[in-house]
Amino acid sequence: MSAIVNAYIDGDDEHIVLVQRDEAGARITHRVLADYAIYFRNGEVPGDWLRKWRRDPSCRGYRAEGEWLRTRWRGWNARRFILSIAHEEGIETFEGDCNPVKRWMADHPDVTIQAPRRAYVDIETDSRVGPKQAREEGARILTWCVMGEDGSYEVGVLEEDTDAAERVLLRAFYQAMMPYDQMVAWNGDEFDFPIIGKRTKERRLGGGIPRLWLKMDHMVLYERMNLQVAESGDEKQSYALNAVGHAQLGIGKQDFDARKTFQAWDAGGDSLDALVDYMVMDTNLMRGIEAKTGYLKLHQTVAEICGLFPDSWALLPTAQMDAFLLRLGRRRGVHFPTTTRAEKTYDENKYRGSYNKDPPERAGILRNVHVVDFSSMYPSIMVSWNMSYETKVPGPVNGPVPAGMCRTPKTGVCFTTSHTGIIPEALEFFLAKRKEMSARRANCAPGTPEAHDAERWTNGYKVVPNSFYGAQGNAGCRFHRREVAESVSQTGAWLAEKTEWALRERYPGCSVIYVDTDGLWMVGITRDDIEEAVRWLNESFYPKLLADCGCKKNIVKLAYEKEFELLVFIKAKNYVGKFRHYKGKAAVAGSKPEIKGIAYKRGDHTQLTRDFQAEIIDLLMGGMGASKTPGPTEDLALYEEAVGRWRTRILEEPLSIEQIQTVKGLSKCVCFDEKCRAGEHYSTRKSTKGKTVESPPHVRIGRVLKARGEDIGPGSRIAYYVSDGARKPQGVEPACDYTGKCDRNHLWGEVVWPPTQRLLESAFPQHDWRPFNAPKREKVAVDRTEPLPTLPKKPPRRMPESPSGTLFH
DNA sequence: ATCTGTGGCTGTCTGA
DNA sequence: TCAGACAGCCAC
Repeated sequence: MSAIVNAYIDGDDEHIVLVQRDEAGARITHRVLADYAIYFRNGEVPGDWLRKWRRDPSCRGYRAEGEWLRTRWRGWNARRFILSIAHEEGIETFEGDCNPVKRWMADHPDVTIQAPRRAYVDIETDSRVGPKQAREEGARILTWCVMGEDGSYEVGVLEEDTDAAERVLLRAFYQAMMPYDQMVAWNGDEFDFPIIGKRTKERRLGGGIPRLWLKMDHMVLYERMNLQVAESGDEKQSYALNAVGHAQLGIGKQDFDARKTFQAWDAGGDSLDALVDYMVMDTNLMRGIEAKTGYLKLHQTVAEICGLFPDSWALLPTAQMDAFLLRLGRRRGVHFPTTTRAEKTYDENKYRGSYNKDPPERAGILRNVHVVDFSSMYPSIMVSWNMSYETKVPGPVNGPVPAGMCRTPKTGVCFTTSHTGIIPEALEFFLAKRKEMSARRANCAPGTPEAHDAERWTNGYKVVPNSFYGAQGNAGCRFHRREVAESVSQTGAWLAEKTEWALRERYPGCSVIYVDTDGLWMVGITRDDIEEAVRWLNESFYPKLLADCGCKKNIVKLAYEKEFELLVFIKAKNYVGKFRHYKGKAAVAGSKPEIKGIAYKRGDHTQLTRDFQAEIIDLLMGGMGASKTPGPTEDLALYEEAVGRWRTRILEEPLSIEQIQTVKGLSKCVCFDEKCRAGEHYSTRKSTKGKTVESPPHVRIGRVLKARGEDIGPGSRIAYYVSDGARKPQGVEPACDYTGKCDRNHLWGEVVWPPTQRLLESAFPQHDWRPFNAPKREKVAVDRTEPLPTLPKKPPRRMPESPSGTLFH
């Protein structure tokens, strides 16, 4: 057995099924005994327990494996009982939580994961059943589509509205799925998979969707992957398939009304054809999105690296880390603690994190700003300080670092240097593999299959280690140690501070104006000096710094990343900049500016806010394609014209709902039912006067929609608009109720203008932008004696003088 | 099969 | 007018 495509626990819980594709593509399955194992340290189990286990029918046996004792149990319950008595006696157990599939994969670390034959799947269900009911109780499946990666597809249509016909339909569906191993569906985890599963059970075709197929939610994958690369907030407003199809492929909305699926099916003929066409188009959209993004391919690579099967579960960082390290541990002959339920909530467990230095306030347009950053900061720290849950050793917090250990400066936590920890070892493995694959790619002719393959592995080996720090900071992770996680982030903060001071000392004119975690932003220094500084830091400064901590290794590395020709800071994590060069490549005329944090990037602002801000950014930096007179320009008349035009537009001209709606996600259940088991609910706290505090607007609207029978719950996105901003609480309405009237005064004065006002006040602090504020509500803009609003009390921080004199314009 | 982290900004709602 | 609780989203 060298490669498998899937494995699952068989119905009897006593076996697991290994699924394989042979060279001809035929599916082969093997049944092997399911192993419910617990490891102990040899010698830690009392002799009378071992004698008892020999006669215990729930014990399948035990054997010594080096310094470990491996015990095997007859099923979940038998194992759970042994874990609990061991826990009571204070005897450490290892890997006692692993299900038999995870156990088998860990026991066979050389078995690789085959690429599954992928089918994109979509179903249409009876629209007379509301979406909520459909998800919870099921709804009649009317049609299905199964599409292969080559675009060939099969379609099934319900013959008549009876259970017997649905049974036939489902049988045909599974028949169509037989050539495939993986079922990919958009929002499948919440819709298609549970519904297909329920109907399968009700029609007595099985207990649910057979485990033979890997279930993969394409939408969840897309959301995770696209979060970091989305250019503007437009892409984040909706993850509905047609919205993503539009964003990625420019495909327009289809004219089929998805709320009328039953009528279309019932009418038959052309109506039914339209329904089927619509479904096939949707299925094909997923194929198009994958062709454009390659996210499924990357996920497949990550799964292969970790030893996981590519389903929705394999997206979780803890699952990836756990699977990879269990296999690495098996190769090294080590085993890891049994994972138990985390007891405390996350908030109670928060530890100190990254370092942020505030940027200068209202400093105008900055010029020639250079940025250096640490390459893979947290992984490099974990390797250099040998940080792992099991390498932590007792040692002095202050004073000289004893031999055989290294110490983190801010937390005083010591780690042994006598042997490499399992996490640093894994990280070094990824680094080496990435380097190897990157070199292979460079040696392949571009565009060849070999080059693409090397590219795929390069990306996979880059992605996997990135989540290790976060995963081990999670209380539910097998490798979690709070002090270790904090030591990683605090050592990062320390390195950034040390770098800041070193630069200041070595280059008196240089000023570090902003720091966020692993990036340092500076002015008053030339490109040549920075490159020299980076060399000096890497070759001399960090080696000494780390040696003083007792580190035996040092892979901490700073890199010169980019220079901004122009830069405007609004606040920490909020800025707009025009590149001069980025990673060695010079910017060209019309290069897109870098935009971070501000309204333009956010999915929870109105489209008007984003479009307006895009036009102003185009004046400031160019490259947005949003203004007739793209900048960079400092001609204030151009800005005033644009602001005035937008102000008039919003106060007076017709506005569509798409332009004015705010979209926010719900993170909790909106109901008031105390018996509801849906997890967390929104707080119903009382004010100090004993009055019930109103919920936020999107929660109130969520309740309205739920009362109308819509499927509203955690994860739902709520679109609403403000109809009366003066009322308390605000008058808000569901976006679907819009009839063309909204509170324009509020829209301009509270929603659209402020984010861009802050941008303009940051770029042109001397200019007074208040005349563009919304008209006063009571008396409209005639009362000249009205006192002007007071300016912020805090004096703006002064920018340090730059020797070149290019800092201020 | 509960399960990446912390830091930071902006908005609403409330009462002082 | 402002601070503090709560909430969502974004930068690392």
